[in-house]
Order: sequence, then C-alpha cells, then structure tokens
Amino acid sequence: MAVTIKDIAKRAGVSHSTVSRALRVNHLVSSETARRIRQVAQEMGYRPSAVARSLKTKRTQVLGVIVSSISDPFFGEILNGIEVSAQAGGYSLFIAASQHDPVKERQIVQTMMEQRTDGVIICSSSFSPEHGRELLSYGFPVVVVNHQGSESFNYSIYHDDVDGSSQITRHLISLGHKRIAYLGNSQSGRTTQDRLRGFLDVMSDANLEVPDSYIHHVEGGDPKLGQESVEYFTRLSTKPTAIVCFNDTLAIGVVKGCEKAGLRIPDDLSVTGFDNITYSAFTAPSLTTFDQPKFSIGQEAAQLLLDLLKAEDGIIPDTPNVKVLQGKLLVRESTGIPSED
Amino acid sequence: MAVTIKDIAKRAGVSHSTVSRALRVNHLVSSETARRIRQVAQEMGYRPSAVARSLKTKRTQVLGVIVSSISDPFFGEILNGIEVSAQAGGYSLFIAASQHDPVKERQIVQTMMEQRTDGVIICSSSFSPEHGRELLSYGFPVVVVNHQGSESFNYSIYHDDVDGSSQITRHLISLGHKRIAYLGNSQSGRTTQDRLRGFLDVMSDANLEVPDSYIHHVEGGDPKLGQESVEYFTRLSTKPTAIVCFNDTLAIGVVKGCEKAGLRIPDDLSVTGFDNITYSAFTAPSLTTFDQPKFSIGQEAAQLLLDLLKAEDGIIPDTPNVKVLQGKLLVRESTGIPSED
DNA sequence: GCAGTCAATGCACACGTGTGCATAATGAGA
DNA sequence: TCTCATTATGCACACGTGTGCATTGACTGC
Repeated sequence: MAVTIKDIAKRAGVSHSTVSRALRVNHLVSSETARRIRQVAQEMGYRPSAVARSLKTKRTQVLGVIVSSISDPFFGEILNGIEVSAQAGGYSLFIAASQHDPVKERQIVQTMMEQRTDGVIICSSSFSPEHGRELLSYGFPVVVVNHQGSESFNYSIYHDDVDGSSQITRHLISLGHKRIAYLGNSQSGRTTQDRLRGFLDVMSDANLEVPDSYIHHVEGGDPKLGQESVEYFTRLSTKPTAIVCFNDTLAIGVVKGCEKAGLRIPDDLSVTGFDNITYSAFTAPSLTTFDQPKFSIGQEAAQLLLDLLKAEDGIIPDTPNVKVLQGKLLVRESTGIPSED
Repeated sequence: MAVTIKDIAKRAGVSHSTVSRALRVNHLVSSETARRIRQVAQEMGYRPSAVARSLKTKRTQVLGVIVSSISDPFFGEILNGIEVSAQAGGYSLFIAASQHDPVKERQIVQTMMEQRTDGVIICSSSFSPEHGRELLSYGFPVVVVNHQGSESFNYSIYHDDVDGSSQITRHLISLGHKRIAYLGNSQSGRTTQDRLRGFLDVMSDANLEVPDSYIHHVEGGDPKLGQESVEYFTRLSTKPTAIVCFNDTLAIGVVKGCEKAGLRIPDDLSVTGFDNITYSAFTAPSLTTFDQPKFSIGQEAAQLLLDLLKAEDGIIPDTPNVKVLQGKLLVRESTGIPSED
C-alpha cells in the first residue's frame, strides 16, 4: 500500500492539507514544519499519486503520441526528439502504434480520450480524418507531423516533402537522366502523394515524360518490398535509368535487388532514398537521399504542443500554425551520370 | 468540459450509481434502463475517465516500458511485440528511453512510480540495479528482458546470449578461423559481457588464444563506431581473420569500414552480427548473424507481466521464473573460409 | 392474503490530492 | 490593553468513478 499525504500528516502531527501545501507551494506553510514534513515524506518513501493529482487538477502531464510503426527508424528518431522535449517540460509519453490499421486507430483514439491525455501528436503517415476530427472535437490540442491532413488541424510541423522530392529529381535531371521512375508506398497516404507530386512537377517542368508504368506502388515500407520491385522495373520494355524511392527503407531494398540482378549502381541505375535514416549511409553504394531533420521535427512538434498547453485559450499569438523545417539534399554514391544506350 | 456519469444520470433521470453499473456490469440493472442509459451516454459522447477509475480501482491499465533507445531497431521490434500483447490485454503503454543516462533513469523510475503503472518491463541493456530495487521495493511487478540482472528480479525473458555467441563462434571455427576478434559495446552492460563470454568459452574449448588486443569495446552501438573500429583492427600487428560483433548495427558499420579500407568480406575478413535486425540482410555482403525472436520476446514479456497481474499474490504457480527463447544461427554471406597467409 | 425472496435502484462513502474559507496564533501599532 | 493585519493551519468540499448497504416494489409459494 502506497504512502499517502494522510499517512505523512498523521506521522508529522498536522493535517493533510498542510502536507499537501508543504510539498508543493512552500510559502503558505512555516519553513520549520515544511522542513519536518519533507523529511517525514522522504523517510516514508512518499510518491505523490499522479492519478489523484490529475483528477483534481484536470491535467495529466501526459502527451499521447500516435505513430504508424514503432520499429520504423524514421519514426524512431522523431520519437527521440519528442521524448527529449517532453521530458524537459515535465511530460511523459503515451505511445501507441496504429500499424496502418483503422481498427487499432480507433482503439488508440479512444484510449487517449479515456486517459485524458493533455494533448496528442499524430506522427502516423496514414491517419483517418474521421479519427482526427474525433480528437479535435473532444477538445484535444493536436499537433500533426508529416503534414498529414494539415487542413483540418490547427497546428502542424511540416517537412517539405514536395520540395525535397523536387530537389532530388532536379539532381537526377542535372546528371542527365531522362527516364526516371518513382517507387511509392501506398500505405503512406499523403506523404507518398506529396513526394510523387514533387517528382512529377519537376519532370513536367523539364518536359520529361513519365509513363504510367514508371510509377509503381508497393504496400508497405519493408526493404524486402523494395528489393522485389526491382524485378518489376527490369521487366519494363524501356527501362528507367533512375528510380526515385519514396523513402530510404525501400531504397535500401532496391539497392540489394540490383545487386542480386547484377545491376551496377550508379552505372546501370541511379537510386535515391528519402529521410536519411542511419542505415542509408551503410548500403553499398551509400544512398543519395534527402536529409530530414527528424530529431528536430520531433522536438519542435513536442515544443509546439507544450506551448499550446501553456496558452490556456488554445491560441499562441506569435506562432505560425504551420512550421516548416527544411531538409537538405545529400548526394552520396548511389546516383551518377546515366550510361549511354 | 467532459461529460461525466452524473451528467448522464441527470439526463436519464437516474442516480449516478445506476449509470456506473449500467455501463459496466449490466446484470445489476434492468435491461430497459441499461439500454436507455447506454443510448444517452452515446448521444452525449461520454468517455469514462480512466483517471477517476484508476483512483478508485487502484489499477491504471497501463504498463511502463523502459528502453535504452527508441530508435534502436532491435528495441523497436521488441516494442512492437510488447504493444501487441498489451493492447490485446487491454493495457496501454508508457514508454520512456533511458539513453544510458543514470539521471534520466532516475526520472523515469520516479515517473513510473508516480503514475502508478500496473507493472514495468525493463528492456534497457544497461539498467542500474539500484533503480531496479527501487521499483521492486515499491511493489511493482517487474519483467526484465535482456537478462539484465535477472538475479535480483523475479521474472525475466531471457534470450540466450551466451549460447548464441557460442554458436556463432563455433561456426567461424568450423570454417577454419583461428584468429578471431570481438567488438563490443561498452554501454550494453550485461549483454555485451554474455556475448563476450560465449565467444571466449568456445575459443578456450578449441584451444585458440585470444590476445587482449583482440577484444575491443566502443562506447555505443552506432554503425559509425563499428566503421571506425576497422581502423583499430587493421593496425594490429597480427590481424584477425574474423570479427565477432556485439550486434548487427556495429557489424553493419564494420562492413562499410572494410569496403572503405579495401578489405573484401568474407575473403579477407569474416564478420558476424547479432540480433538479425531487418537491415542485416541488406548490407553487401549480407550479414551472418544470430536471429533473435525479437517480436516474440516482446510478446512473451508483456504476456508474462499480464499473467503476473492476474495472479493477485504476485506468484504464478506453473510458470518458470525465467523463460528462455531460443534464437538461431543465420549463415549468410559475410562469413567464409579464411584465406591462407 | 401474507410472509419471504429477489431484482432494481438510490444513498453515502471511499480513492488521494488540491484549495477556498474559516479559525487560531502571533505581532504591531495606537 | 485592545484592535487590526498577518501568518499558519485545519475543515470541508471537490474531482469522477465504483460499491456496500439499505430501501423499495413486485412476484412466488403457501
């Protein structure tokens, strides 16, 4: 049985109110008794009950985080950033993975509401607008990462996927590539669409054609799927000289697939990733990718949410609703001048 | 302001007790009123307050999970397993990363205690025994993954590091290797020690010597550190023909380091990983490693904790305190017959 | 028709903490 | 010495939910 302030009160010969005050706001209690109470609390191994406190104060000091998958290194690093900011602000994290499953999503949203989380960060690349609205209508401050449905949410941290994808595409074009394909992840909703758009816009601006067969989507982000997709691309009648991959994990698979198929990178095929996860530097050859400031994205998202919580009316005067964090192109070894043919 | 059972009671013309019962145990209230109450609750968008419920029932339905690093893919997959089991059992997760930092560790332990988590899973490869005792003495059911200090904890999920490391070493010896080095991560406490021991035992049994200089530790698990360590090994006067790495992330770095140094794997040097994280199959060459059932480890850990919570006296009669999950050797391309010299 | 049984519901208190208000104690000023 | 301001402390209620006990009403068996 855990020690309560009443136990301390009895032992110290005061009322529980005095104990409560002594342990929180010391200016309302004499310094002598405060000292004694603190000592008794220490001796008895007292730990305040966050549960009881939350009930009274209507603040749980907990942030809910919804993520597609915990084991995805991209989200892992964002989570790191979120954790650091949250911990610094005295908040703990409730983390749940939706696994792209609407049923789980529903469960998670429900849990967050029941647990009376102070706010929610949505990091899931696919998240149903319906559930988002549910969170909002329940009065949760919500910060969205990944630009997912930023129209309906007030605050979001936005890494410019369109721009990043454009930069990558321009890089390939500047190397001389004309036949460039796109490998997407159909489960990543808005994000894959944005990256596709950045790619298509630049191609169109450069008057380069992208046949339908050059846009290929797989269902998930596992490297294995990237590896398998190489077969698809090599079977095309006119083969692309470069593949823009939705993200690094797919690209890592593509690199392996090429190795198996005897395709040399970048001589026979250029490959690009996206996100700059740790492992993108350790393929052979290392991946040209777009470096997203993942840790900062997480930090900023949590910080924004904390600011939002401080501003009791839910509006921060001098902060833009959408914060854009710039990434930057990282040219490594997987891209090069296309071979003549 | 959230809807409470009192609001529902007023609207439905009954007492709040009846509402409470109707929404939980329906056999104590007439089916007609129960139906009506449920409907009113639905209309008003009622969400029970887990906070208030926890205060009364002294159960939070929350498990605390302490992990070294969220972004480490090894822990990521374990977390996945934990999440699935926990969610199936109706529990939510409080996740915190210790980052091998004793100060953070202390904060986390404190938070878990204050939040009145129903139980704790420790997945951190380094976790101070002092903080562990603190959790136990506060009355937390604790399940330990990673065999970290299993002496002091009652229940643990144990992946046999000594055995795994032995198998890997025997594999190398069977290929003809005699000069084998070990690359450890000094931050991983017990785990790196166990894997080192498995290695040394087998070497000793085979009458193979391991000079001190063949045992090298780096501070962390980042692939970069593995890559840099190649320089160390190549500077040795008599070079090893194989390196047993503490885990895959270090091995991935070693593979890259060898590529940069012009060392061919496995012709010039054999390299082994440990854990079989996703990316271990995508290096060039792919890594020979020891496959840990990470997902199952997480699942079993959470399940064990749930069982522990059901058994109110904290003892499960027919369950062994330590559950061993067997992994298995995975021979891929990074190991081969040593070249003559 | 009456005692006894049982289902349905309300009352009141509890969980641990925080806080407005009242009260007691102390000191200062006239 | 009396009044008033100030400080220290206790009392009592609140937060939202769960539950033992009492009460009420209806129904069963004789």
